[in-house]
Amino acid sequence: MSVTVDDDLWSAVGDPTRRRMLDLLLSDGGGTATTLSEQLPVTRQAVAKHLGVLDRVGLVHGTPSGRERRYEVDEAQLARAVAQLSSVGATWDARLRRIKQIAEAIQRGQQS
Amino acid sequence: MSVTVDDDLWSAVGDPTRRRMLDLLLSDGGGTATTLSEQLPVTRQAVAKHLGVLDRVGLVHGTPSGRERRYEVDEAQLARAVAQLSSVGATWDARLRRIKQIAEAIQRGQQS
DNA sequence: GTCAGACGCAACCACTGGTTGCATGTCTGG
DNA sequence: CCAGACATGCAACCAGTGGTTGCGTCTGAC
Repeated sequence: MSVTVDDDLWSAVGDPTRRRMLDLLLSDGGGTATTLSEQLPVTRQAVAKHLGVLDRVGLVHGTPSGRERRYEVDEAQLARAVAQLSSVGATWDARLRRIKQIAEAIQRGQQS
Repeated sequence: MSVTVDDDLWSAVGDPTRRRMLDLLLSDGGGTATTLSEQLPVTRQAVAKHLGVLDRVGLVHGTPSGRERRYEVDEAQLARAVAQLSSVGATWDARLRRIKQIAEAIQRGQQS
């Protein structure tokens, strides 16, 4: 019952900058390294690296178009990541509830 | 509507090893750096470092007891982290749904 | 008192997010 | 057609961090 997640996906979406990039790509309907870097506090090269890892795990897909390279979010893959995210949350939530119940049971046992 | 999360908390719970540690601490009802390292593929020192960061963000609390230092999970703080986790998931989930609706609207508009 | 167990500290290594600098490739206006 | 502007890609470099080993110290038990 361990919390096993696709660590590549998790770490990809675990970086704050990459989360903001996904956010921007979603609200703008795609973009390039340059357009993204203009809306972020990091350089174009940093953004390009992030786009590389996001592309490798399949969260975005980049297609060359003339002198620029346009990236768009792969919604299906992002949905998978979000699902895993909430599954981790659910697992811990359940365990927390279980622990709480055990704790209460022990208290009841002690005071009897 | 940006996805702002307590980055310290997020990054604390974002590390796979730390997630497994929290998991072990919960199921065992606490433990020391040594007992945890016996159940993990890393050294005691690595575990100690992780316990340090988890302690700093308040997810665990360590109390010296004789020659050992016992750590326990702060359930309230973990609950907060879990809540943030699922809030991020919910945010993206909502945005994905919105995007999907917009896409469908565009398709309907195009074919009319 | 001694010895084993648990800890903390420091040095070191590998990886990664970030930067700067530079070279390459593609439009576009004259 | 050519020059300049714009976007990219590549390489070197820096800082932070997860991980290791090694060592010193403190506590408990025989």
